[in-house]
Amino acid sequence: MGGALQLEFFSEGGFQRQRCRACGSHFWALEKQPLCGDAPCVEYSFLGTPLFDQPFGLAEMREAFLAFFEARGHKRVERAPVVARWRDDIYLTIASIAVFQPHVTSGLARPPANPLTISQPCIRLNDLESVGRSGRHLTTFEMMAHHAFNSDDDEQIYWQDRTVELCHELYTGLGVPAAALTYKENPWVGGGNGGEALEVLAGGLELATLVFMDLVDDPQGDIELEGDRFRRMSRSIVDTGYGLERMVWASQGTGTIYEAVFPAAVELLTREAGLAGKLGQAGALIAENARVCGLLSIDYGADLASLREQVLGRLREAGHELTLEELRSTIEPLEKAFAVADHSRTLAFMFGDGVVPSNVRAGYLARMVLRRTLLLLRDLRIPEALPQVVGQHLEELAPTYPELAGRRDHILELVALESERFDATLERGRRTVQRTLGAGEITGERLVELYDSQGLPPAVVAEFAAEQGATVAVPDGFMALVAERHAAAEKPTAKTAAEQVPPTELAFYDDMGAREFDANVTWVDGDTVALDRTLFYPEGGGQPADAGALCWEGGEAHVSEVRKRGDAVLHTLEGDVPPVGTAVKGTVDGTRRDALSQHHTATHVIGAAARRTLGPHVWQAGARKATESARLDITHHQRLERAAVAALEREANRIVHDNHPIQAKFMTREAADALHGATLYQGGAPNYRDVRVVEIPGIDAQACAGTHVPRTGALLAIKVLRTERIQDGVERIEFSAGTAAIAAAQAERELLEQAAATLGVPLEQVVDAAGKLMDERKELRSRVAALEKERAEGRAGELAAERIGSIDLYINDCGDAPLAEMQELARRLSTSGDALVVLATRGGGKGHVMAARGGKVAVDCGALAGAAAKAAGGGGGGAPTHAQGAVPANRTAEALEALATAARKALTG
RNA sequence: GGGCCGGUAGAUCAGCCCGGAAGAUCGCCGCCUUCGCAAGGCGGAGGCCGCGGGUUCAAAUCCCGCCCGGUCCA
Repeated sequence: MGGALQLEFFSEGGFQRQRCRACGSHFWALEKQPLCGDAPCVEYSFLGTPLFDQPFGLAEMREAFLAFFEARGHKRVERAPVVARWRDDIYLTIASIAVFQPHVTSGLARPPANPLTISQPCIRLNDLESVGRSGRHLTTFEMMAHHAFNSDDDEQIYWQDRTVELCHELYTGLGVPAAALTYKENPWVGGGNGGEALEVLAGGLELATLVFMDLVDDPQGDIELEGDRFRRMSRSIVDTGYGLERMVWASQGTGTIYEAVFPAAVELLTREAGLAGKLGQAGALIAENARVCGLLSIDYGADLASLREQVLGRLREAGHELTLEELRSTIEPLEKAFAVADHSRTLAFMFGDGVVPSNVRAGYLARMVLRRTLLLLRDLRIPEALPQVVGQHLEELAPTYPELAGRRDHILELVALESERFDATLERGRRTVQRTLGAGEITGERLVELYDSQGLPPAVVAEFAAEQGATVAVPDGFMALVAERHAAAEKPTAKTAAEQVPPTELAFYDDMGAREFDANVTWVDGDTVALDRTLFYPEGGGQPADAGALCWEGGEAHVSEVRKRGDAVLHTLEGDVPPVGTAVKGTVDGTRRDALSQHHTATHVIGAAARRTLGPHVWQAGARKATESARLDITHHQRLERAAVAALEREANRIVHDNHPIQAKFMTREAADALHGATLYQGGAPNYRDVRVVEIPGIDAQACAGTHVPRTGALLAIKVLRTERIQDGVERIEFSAGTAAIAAAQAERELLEQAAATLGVPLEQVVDAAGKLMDERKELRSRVAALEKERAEGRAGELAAERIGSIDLYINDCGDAPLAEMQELARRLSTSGDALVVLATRGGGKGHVMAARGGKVAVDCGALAGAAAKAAGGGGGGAPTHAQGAVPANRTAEALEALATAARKALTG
């Protein structure tokens, strides 16, 4: 970073710019001091001696913050969900500014208010390993913020001076001595943006970060920051982040953040796990551990042993005499309880905000957190405690976030369902481990495989192995071995530079009923033309393009493909191609368009019906429309049973029957958001200044670019064709609307009638008849088998053997007896140890030969049968004790003859 | 989205690598033993080997596609 951050606030307030002796960073403080005030240069001083003049709880602190900024001209803004559905680059909301990215920060949309203040629940899973151990890490935290969005050519709200002034006033107002605050210069880079930034430090803890985002990534830029080049934007954004939980912690000075932030959950867990006494006694250890962790930036997965040693050393200096084992046995259960307290709050937020557990995307993250939590609870020997802890969090969150408490049943249902699934996985794993041990030992490689393909962590495998009295060695760098299996090349995505084409007026939005229009050709390339205006809907939003015709003086063409490029619509033609400037008349294929519009509207109706019948956790996970049917993928945690489908179908058809109007209008993003909220963006957020909102009032509202029918009644009917589970937590619903729905119903009727006709029964009896048929088939099969056995038995009794030496040679042509019968015969005759049997039959249009022998006969039947079959124009082979071959039917006798001859020869020779 | 594992009797699984006559254990039914039960002994029923193609004289087994379940990674 170039020069110092020069602020009037600092110079006039008596702050001095200083350089930290330990880390070399520049910082501002009222008093001369050698160190910057950040870890690891200084260590926590607030444990036991709080920074603020009174202890705060979460709700109080949040309210104090928001009220402070409200009183200073900021508008309080509602939080966004913890799942960042409006972003395609992240799954979870990781910062307050993420709520306004990319549309507000890029300037495409205006912020809901300016300046604004918010307390945004955020989830970060990158430091999962540290949670519970470091004393300060959380997976869910609230980032409180005041944001101001300045624009060179628009509004100037406030910038650096006012930001720092507000921050300083906030903290000193809360009782932090002004001299205890330091502001450390630490330029910030991330997500394609950057800017100067200040870390706000007190007591060794980073309480807030003030980012002045006014730079954007540009390889040609004139500003260098952290090794990358940037240029100044026309917008400058005040992006602040105040850690609510950290402030609460600092105000209480407890040994860890967990005890300050969710004391009830910690209390519940330590009590249930029988650790309550331990927490009391271990206070000094816990605080010391947190202090050391504050100084260290370590990988809690890999460097745990060295961390423990350091804590032990510090404790001994402080006069605590204890062994490493004593430290571990005291501290580890508490760390696990803290982690559970944290993770269960994350689950409450995720499930409450509509995440459905899955093997993909955000759903996978939820499942991963839940499974870690269950494993921790197993270690604490309270495996059933999760619903209770989650319930406890929901109760505490209820006053601030009633929407979470309102979904309590749904959240606890997901917790129960996922716990059951994990139990089943563990049970499967236990058996697999048993089996694997039965076959040998469990190698490192096998351990990786068990984790990768069955989800069994090494510690669990070791536990199961111990139950069997076996030990398992977990190889070093286990996760690295897993990662190795997944190492694969990334597919590069090629971007082609778009050619400039004059924009096209999208006339289909003005009148969705219109099918004919006049236009002028503005651009031609080969068989592709652009028009100044068009009624042809280009492919997009899961809706296929229109088809139709263009005609003009002296030519006509069929429009086979329509797509959008930039602001232009390109029509691909079959037939003549008009030159630029030609006045053309376009006709859209009305039947096709009607069917597509029907299916698009029906998709909205099905989605609304699904949310109504299944719950608000239902989100669109994908959609595709066609002329005969459409499909909608929704997030849902269970397979859709027939009853659920029937209810959904009924609800959808009720919406059709009620003949609601469908309104489509363009509005600004902020207006649309204010009116309809986050559910608007079922198909992901569009990157446009204005969004087109398609609304069925009282039923559904979505940002959607597609074509629709004017009223739901125009759908005639909606019929669900099938449902399919395309991923864990994602159900695909296929359905037809309009005449296609009627055709689909008729096609199903046709199938049923054909089945009835084939079975020779009336429709109502099809099920019974088919069941009876299967039963009968089963019975007949066993009767045939019994009969064949019986006949083989009879034949075996009749057959005379030819005695050669000590061996009985049986030769028999079984005529056209079935293969199974011949097999049975061979089996019977060869049970006596000294028999050799050669047989033939012509069952099923083919000749078969067979050779079998008892245990005392030294003849290779496989070779015998193979040679004989081959000699008669077929082939065959088998085991030394029994073998068979096939030959043309008319050469069966010949084959048997050859087989008999060979058998005699083998016995005498 | 990508990878890996699995689908065989009511349940749990073996057999698949290397093609050649579908198995074990538990459960179920009957009989023996017992005052009765448990246990034990003897016998029995129970299988579209996930589905569809292919290769082969022959496929649970090899190849391809699909369906279903599990799981890891992004």
